[in-house]
Amino acid sequence: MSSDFIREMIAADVAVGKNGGRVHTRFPPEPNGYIHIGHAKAFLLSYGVAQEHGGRFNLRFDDTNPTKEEQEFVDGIIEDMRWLGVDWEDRLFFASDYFEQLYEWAEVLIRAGKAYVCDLSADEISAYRGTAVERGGQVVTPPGMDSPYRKRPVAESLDLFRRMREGEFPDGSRTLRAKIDMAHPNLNMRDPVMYRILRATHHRSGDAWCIYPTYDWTHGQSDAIEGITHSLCDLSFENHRPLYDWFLDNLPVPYRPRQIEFSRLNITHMVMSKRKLRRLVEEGHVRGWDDPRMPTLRGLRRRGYTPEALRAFVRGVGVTKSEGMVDLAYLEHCLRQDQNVRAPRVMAVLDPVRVVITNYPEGEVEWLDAVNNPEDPAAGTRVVPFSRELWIEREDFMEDPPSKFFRLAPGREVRLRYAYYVRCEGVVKDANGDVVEVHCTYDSATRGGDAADGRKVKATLHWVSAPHALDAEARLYDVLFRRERPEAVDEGDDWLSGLNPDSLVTAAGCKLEPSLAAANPGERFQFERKGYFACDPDSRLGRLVFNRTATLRDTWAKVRAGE
RNA sequence: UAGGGCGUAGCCAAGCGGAAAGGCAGCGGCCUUUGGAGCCGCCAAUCGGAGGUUCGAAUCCUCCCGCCCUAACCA
Repeated sequence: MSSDFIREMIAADVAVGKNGGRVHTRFPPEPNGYIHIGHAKAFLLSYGVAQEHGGRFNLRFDDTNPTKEEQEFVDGIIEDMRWLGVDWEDRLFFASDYFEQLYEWAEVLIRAGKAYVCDLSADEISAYRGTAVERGGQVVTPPGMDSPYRKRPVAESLDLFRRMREGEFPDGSRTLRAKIDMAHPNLNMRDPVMYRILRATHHRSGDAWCIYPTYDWTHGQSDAIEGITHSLCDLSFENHRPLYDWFLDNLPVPYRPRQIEFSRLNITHMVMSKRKLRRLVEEGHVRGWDDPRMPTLRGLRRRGYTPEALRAFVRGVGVTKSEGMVDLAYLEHCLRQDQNVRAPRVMAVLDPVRVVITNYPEGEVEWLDAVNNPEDPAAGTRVVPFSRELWIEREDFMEDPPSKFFRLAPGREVRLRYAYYVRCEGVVKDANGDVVEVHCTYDSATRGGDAADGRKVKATLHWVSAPHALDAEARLYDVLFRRERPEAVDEGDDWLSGLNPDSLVTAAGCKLEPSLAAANPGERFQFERKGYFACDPDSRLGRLVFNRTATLRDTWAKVRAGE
């Protein structure tokens, strides 16, 4: 059982009986987009930790900004989390459920002289806060200056705050601010804004409010209301922890959750910020949030990633505070590890070239046994038809092969998987000199793939009987960004300039063995020697579409690349 | 600049004063009816650097260096 610093801290809390030994965690997404694999790291950690202690896990939407949030994303996030096996039972919450309570607590702070209504504009607040400025080539951070409204009498602030709620003032004209310390070295403590006036329809509360609490004012109290014992979040909130604690210290809340921060997940060749993902979608660089090239959970799902593979990946990368960049190869490794033992094998020719077995009787068909998964005998066998005309992979034949190539070539003998040894006797070319047919003879004594005389053959090829083949489209994906770190671009360069123009290659004329006729969207297969594929929802009867989730490891490709 | 954080192999990551786990990638080899899978072997005289404490330091102390975050009425 692998541990990490967060699990150690929580175990230590439990050991000393903190919170009565209770462990209660949560995941607080903002419903302003679909969640990605980085979010999965976060909620799988929180959910996993709760489970390990027989504790509870809440899903709470932090929906405090009505201008960005939508019900569509609430539904999508729920669906994605369930798909990954997370269960919050009946504890689905919304920060907007706490708006009234939050409002009351704001009045508590005002009455205690710890919050005040401020009439400064956004720019003025920023200036008063003491934003860093360059002075004589040096960046200097001046202390903040008190807002002129900071000494506003309690009664006046209270009156103004109530009228803010009543809608007496225009958007952005006033804010409610916590009265903490304008000289505090932590900028978050320089009288942060708690409420802003904002006339926008909220996806849940509708038009009931025209003032909305900020995230900072909402977050810690929401955790406290729910009795969260351990609030796990990413490093960017470390600076906010003193503020959350200050609010909690000054409010009659039932709990003081312990916040622990960890580093976010980064994966090579991927962008992981919602803002950037949104741009990819909105500008049409991908086909949508569920495009199989996206790191979103729905994208990975459509691509063919399994919950098991994703969970193994997240477990495998660990939890620390160091900000690293995980190699995409590790994600693919986890998928292969998972699918190798589970995915049914099937023969599919992605780039077909016709083979004619010249000494095989015309019109004859043999149904040959093929194992469904050599890693899993329980998966059983199926039959595949063999006939005089077949499809093989174009790259499996070379007229003039290099020394390391041991597939089909003139005069060479190879095995057709589960079928026969065949020897290439010649080719037919078109006017351009391209090979359109490979002519072979077969050895009838090698039925099933073994030679009675014990002679060996170096290569085994996959194939599909031409008259029985199903037509299909395969979508072959590559990294969306060429660079390992898409965000690391030169000054003035747009990160989008690093998009890989070949991230999607559509192979239209693929040929599949007939057993695939009944494939349903979402079903996964290993196309032997080619990779793991998942049936896409775009599939139609007689026109299947498959997404390549990942290729198989390919040592021949490596040999070829090295030359 | 201020405040906060991070630095162990190409990447992720154990390590918690008794002397560098593991995984990915890579490289050799074995095996193979997927050039897949599996199996075996190799891959850190040294832990960002320099001092110090100690019989003993990746682990403790000091200073230095590098990188990241915050400086929204976003979350």
